[in-house]
Amino acid sequence: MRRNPERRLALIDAAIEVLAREGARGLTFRAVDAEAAVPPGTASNYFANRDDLFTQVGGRIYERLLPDEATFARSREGVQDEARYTELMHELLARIAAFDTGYLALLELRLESTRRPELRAVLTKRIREDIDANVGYHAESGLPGDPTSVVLLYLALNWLILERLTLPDLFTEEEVRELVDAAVQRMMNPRGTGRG
Amino acid sequence: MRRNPERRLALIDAAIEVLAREGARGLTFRAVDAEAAVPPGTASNYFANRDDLFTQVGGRIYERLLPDEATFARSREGVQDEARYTELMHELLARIAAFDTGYLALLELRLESTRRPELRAVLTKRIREDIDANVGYHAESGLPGDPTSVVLLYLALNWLILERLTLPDLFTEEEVRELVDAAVQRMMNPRGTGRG
DNA sequence: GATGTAGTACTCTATGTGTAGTGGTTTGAA
DNA sequence: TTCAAACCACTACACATAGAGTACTACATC
Repeated sequence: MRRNPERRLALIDAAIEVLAREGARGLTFRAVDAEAAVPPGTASNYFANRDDLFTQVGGRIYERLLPDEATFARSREGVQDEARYTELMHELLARIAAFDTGYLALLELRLESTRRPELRAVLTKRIREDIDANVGYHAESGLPGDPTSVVLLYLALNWLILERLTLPDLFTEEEVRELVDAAVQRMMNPRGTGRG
Repeated sequence: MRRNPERRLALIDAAIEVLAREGARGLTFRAVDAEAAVPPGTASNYFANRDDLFTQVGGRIYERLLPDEATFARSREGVQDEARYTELMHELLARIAAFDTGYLALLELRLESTRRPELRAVLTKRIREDIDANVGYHAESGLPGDPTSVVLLYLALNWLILERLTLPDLFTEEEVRELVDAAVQRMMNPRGTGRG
């Protein structure tokens, strides 16, 4: 097992591209070698087996998907109102569109996790943290809406992104924009927050 | 190319199981043969190539996923109010949980459709029809909420189902139930339906 | 020159495709 | 009732491909 960390990271990032392009079953050592433009056999030397490769990719993918510190800090600035929140959600969609292979790879990982308990544990932990963080930031921001609002928004936007990536002709760009606006507005402003 | 329709259907349904279990890249003629318990080579004789197989599965999957006529008729009965609507959504989730391989197969097909234009066209058409039908039924029912409500609910519930199938430990059963309740309530009752 | 990694080369194995060929069954007409 | 054509299930095989794993050489660094 070789230990060069740059090379390992390059292999993992190559694996993300392979995942998005070829699907989970297409994520082989040889495909990673080819994608990373390293000699055949290299990935074999860096990961104990395919399960290990999947798990390491699962640990990495979220780092690439989340905004970097600068972007994140910028999103905390300015007036914290609904219009600003809506704007941030549009930015979120744009950011993901710019790294669509990452999002597709995450979807492949999710499906693969039905077969790999270790991978499932990694993903569950990461996504749980992400949701909790979003709920926390929202609470701090003083915006209207409760934790349920944030989770519902998370659900709706995720599927909207999935639609756009897998079936781009289903909704027009205009419809997507309107759906994002409506999602923020309606999730954040429940008529009555208690049970009806 | 052989034409026995029962056998073809059995092969397609076997393909759905294979898709859910092995993923899109694992959907090979041989795997279908094995799943359908027919001799190797049979699927080769029923489908021109893998692309054809994917397309035919894409045409079939929605028939298996949608409720049958009886269930559908029953859902139209009774009081058409928000409580009833919420109940229907819980039933929807239960129905999908009982045929989770079908839903997983559809997800695999969606991801595969990024590589197969024909399949993408089939899925886009089917899903477009499904959304339009839901919007239509909702309009007829006289329930509060507009087409956007229905689409937002569709988005949120789909991702919730995906979470439950791929990462079952992310939300507890109780949380899922509350999210369904909240989703129906908040989507259907926007504070102000107009902009701003 | 000791250590660790890059890169090469090779074997072994598994898997899948496509198709030719065989035998059985059904159908319909004489 | 018989026979032949058509169709289909099933078997078998030839061919191709791809991937895993590993041993080995070459190189760089300290």
